[in-house]
Amino acid sequence: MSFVDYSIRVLRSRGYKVTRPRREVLDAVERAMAPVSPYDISRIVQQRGKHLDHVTIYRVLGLLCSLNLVHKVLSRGGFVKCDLLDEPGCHRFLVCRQCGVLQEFTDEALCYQESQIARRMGFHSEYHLTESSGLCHRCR
Amino acid sequence: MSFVDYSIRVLRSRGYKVTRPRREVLDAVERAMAPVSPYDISRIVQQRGKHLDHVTIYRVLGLLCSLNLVHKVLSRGGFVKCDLLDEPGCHRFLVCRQCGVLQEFTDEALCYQESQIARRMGFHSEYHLTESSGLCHRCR
DNA sequence: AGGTCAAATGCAATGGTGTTGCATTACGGC
DNA sequence: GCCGTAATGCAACACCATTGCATTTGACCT
Repeated sequence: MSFVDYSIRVLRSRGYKVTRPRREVLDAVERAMAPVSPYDISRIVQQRGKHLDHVTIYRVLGLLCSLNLVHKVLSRGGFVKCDLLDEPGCHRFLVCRQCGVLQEFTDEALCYQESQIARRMGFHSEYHLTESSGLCHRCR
Repeated sequence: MSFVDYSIRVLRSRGYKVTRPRREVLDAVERAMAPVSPYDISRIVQQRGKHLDHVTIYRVLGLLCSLNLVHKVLSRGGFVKCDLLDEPGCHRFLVCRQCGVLQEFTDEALCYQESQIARRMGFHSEYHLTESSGLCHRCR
C-alpha cells in the first residue's frame, strides 16, 4: 500500500476527515526525496495549478506529525514521510549535506545503548533523534 | 580554564578581536544551564543594564559555532556552550523536555556503529547529531 | 600613550516563518 | 441530497533571521 493510501486509512480510522488539502500535502510529501518545508509544499501545489493557504499546510503537517505519518527534519526545517511506521521512539536520518536527500533507518542496539548511557547520567530518555550529515551515494 | 577564557584564547589565536559584545555573549552562554536563543541573550544582557543589537548576537553566535565553541540545539532553537571541545564530528545531547536542561556526552562506539550503518546504506557520514528527549533527574 | 585602519558593531529596513481568531466551506453520516 | 461539525481560507499579527551601510572600536605599530 502506498504512503498516501496508508495515511488516508489512518486518518479515517482516527475519525479525521480526508480532505483535498490533506491529500495534496500527503502527495507532495510522498513524492519528495528531500525534506519539504510548508512553503515548499505551497509552491508545489501552485505548480499544479491549485492553491492551499499556508496556514492550512501548517495545520495538516502538525496533524500528520502527531499521527507519526511524517517527521520534521530539524536540521533542514522540512518534513518527510515516515518510512518506519512501527518505531515510534527512535528516529535516525542520514541527510546529504549537498542535495538534501534523506534516508531513514533505525537500530535497536543503538537505541538501547543510548538509553543506558542516559540512565547512567541520571536521565530518563524517551525519544532519540539522530540526524547524520554527510554525502549520499550520488553526490560523492 | 573557564569556558569564557578558553574561548577568548581561541578567538585571539585565530585573529578575531575580543570585543565587549563577544564577551557578553560568551558570558551569557557560559552561565546558561539550558539552551539560550539570540533573543534570550538580548534580554539577559539588558537585565545587566547593557545593550546588544540582536544582529550582533546572531553574528557572534555564528562565529562561535564556526569555531566549535557553541552548538545550536535544533530541538530547542537555542545555543549552548560546547563541553567536549575535542570531539568535533559527533555531538549528543540529553535535553529535558520539561525544564530544558541539557547535558552533552559522546560515545566513540556509538559513533563508529552509526558510521558503519551509514556506509552500508551508501552514505558517507561526516557529522552525527543526536538529541535525546526525556526527563532529567530533578524533573522526575 | 596615541594614531591608524580594518574588523566589528549598531541601525534601519526587509523578508521569511509560524500563530491566532473568525467567517466560510465542504466532508461524512444520515 | 441535507445537515452539523470539522476543516479551511483569510486577515492580521508576532517572532525570527538576514542584508547593506554608516559608525565605532580593538589590535597593532611607532
